[in-house]
Amino acid sequence: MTTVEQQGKLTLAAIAQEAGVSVPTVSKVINGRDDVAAETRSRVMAVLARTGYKSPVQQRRNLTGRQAVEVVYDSLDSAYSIEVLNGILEAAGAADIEVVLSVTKRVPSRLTPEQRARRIVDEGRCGMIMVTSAFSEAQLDAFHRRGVPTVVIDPLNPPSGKAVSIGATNWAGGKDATSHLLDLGHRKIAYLGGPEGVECNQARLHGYLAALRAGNVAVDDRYILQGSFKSESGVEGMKKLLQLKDRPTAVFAANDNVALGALAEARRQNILVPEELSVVGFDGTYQSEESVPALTTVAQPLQEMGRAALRFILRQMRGELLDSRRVELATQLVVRESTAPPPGP
Amino acid sequence: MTTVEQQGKLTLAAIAQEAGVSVPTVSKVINGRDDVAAETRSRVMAVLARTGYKSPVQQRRNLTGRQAVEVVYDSLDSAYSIEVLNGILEAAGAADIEVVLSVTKRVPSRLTPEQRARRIVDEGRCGMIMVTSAFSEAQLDAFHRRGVPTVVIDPLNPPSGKAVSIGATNWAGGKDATSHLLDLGHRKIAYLGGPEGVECNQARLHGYLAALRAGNVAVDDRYILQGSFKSESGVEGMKKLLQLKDRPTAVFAANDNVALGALAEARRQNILVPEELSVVGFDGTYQSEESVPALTTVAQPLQEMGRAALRFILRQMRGELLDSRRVELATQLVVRESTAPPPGP
DNA sequence: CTGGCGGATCGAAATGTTTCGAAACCGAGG
DNA sequence: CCTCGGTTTCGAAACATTTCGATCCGCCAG
Repeated sequence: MTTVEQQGKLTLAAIAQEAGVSVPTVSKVINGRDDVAAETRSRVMAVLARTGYKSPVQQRRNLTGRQAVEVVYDSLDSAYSIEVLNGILEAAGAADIEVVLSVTKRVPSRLTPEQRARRIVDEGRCGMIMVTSAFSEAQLDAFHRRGVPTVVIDPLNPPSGKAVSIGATNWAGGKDATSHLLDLGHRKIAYLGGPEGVECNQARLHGYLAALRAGNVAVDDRYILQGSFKSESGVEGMKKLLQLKDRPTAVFAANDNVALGALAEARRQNILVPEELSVVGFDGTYQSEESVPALTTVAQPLQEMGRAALRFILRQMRGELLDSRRVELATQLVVRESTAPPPGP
Repeated sequence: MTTVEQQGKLTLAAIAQEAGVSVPTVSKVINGRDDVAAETRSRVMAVLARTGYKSPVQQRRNLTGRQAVEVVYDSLDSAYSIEVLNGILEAAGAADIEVVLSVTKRVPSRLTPEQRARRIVDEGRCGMIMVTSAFSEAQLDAFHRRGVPTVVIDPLNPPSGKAVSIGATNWAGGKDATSHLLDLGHRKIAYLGGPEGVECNQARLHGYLAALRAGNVAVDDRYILQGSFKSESGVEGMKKLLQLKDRPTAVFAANDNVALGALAEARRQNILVPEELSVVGFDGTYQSEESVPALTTVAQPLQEMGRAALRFILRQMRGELLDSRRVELATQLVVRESTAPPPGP
């Protein structure tokens, strides 16, 4: 009976004979044409499944892995974004997976989450990476339901169980940065925060608070400002801090952009960094290295986060179980020129 | 003689007969296989070009729904890159076209240009944008032959006739920057250049030279340095310039990164900008705005260049004729805080 | 009942693509 | 000069895909 298995060659013709149809019909079934009766289609599919036939295209797909991940950014406007993106691109290149990039802020998508998920599946994407985006439960649900592995990097809202979430040890990083300043002798340390609701910003703030508590330094609410992750926010924040009667001697900024803004404003007001004021940033982008003075900062393994995101997608594709739905990569304090002991009284 | 034109059908067989080869050979030429002799290949290509043969894949490409452009960067590591990318993304979003991004430097592609072109056609890409990349004639040839519209932005090597090339008025921009410094009274103006062989760098240099000539200022070879487009290059260049007995009073840097490097080094050596030294950059990235002092720079319409690239792809897809193979968008001198008249003697 | 219409289904034939082996060619020894 | 192994080039044949027309079937009007 099983004529197909007997002869070695596995061709459309063999399948066709087995299923009792013509070669073109088998081809149509494989290529998903709709001019095949349901009954015929299922008969052919049964034979295909039994024999394990792979069309040349499918065979090549396994070789070249012409798959793609969808990468969605909220906006693409900082060194942070690029570094993460470079990590993703590197890992994707190594795995021979294509990267389809889109940004939601500039071009608000007209699609509902469902439509979007639908489309992503249709286009044959094997996964989805969302970077610093706000996303709804509905969106994650849609991907989850359709079996599209999803990873979020530094999500704006708290991570949900539906997707794997990747971040850095923001709390520990905030604590390290603040401890560093305390160790130098600072007691009046300000926090120049990012957007209030954002998860990673809160973690950094709480790391800062924890360090102060551990160092027995009272928290001064006037020293804690919220803003955005942009450099203007650092400029604005710095202006406010410098108007205080009791100026802080050190500033821990929520990220490098804000820190650079703070640095710029200090400079404008002829305040010497680090002699009169210490500044610590967060992110460890290349900008922190190139500034004058070079910025002491809490480096996140940004590229590694991108690479990790892609690796998680691959693992989920292979059906491996994940150890955890939330991964935090270690930050590291990099001491450069922008921090020093506080000025004498 | 021209048997092909006589009969209406335009098939591989007809082409093959016309060119005096077999059908498979024609197929191989179209698909860029390498087992075809150069002489044979060109003969077949001549017939293909003359008859205007379009493979079924090419014919179908215009019809299929969701389209994508392939965007290739040499590397993605500067504000310049992001701004151009944002322009592309914006235009792509508006036209409902996907962006497939890849960088060549980090992950050297294992594919030959032909394979790459092949894949791009297979995946249904409707076009290709190369940004600040070095590319070979072979690559452009491969895309050209397969009818994939190709646009290069700020190519490293001189543009070829095979692709549309987009850039800025680098020469005019270099001239404007230098004239601005001359107008302020500077006579000792240095050029802190980028990589020597790169087209746009040369154009800026020649704009600089032209302005000096027009201002009757002798060119001093010690004031002209070459390097890279990175900020370290600005640091290094600045060190050299400041060691000269006869220091320049102004520096025109090949791009903002270099200018920021120069600014940083000046700062380290306690040289006041702009009081003692004027600095002009090129690009007009957001970094130039945020630096202290804010950088006078020649702004390129970076986002517009990205948008224009995508528009060109769309036009070529629609089969419209292009006015020109080379487009230069206007630059604009943005005067900020880093330039001032030279110090008195 | 008959004929005509239309959509669904399928395969013959046309067309394009890939594999594989034959022929031609090449260069280094003998 | 020939020989021998390797490479390049090409097309026959095998294979896959697409087009297009044939066939079948149900439906409806006459």
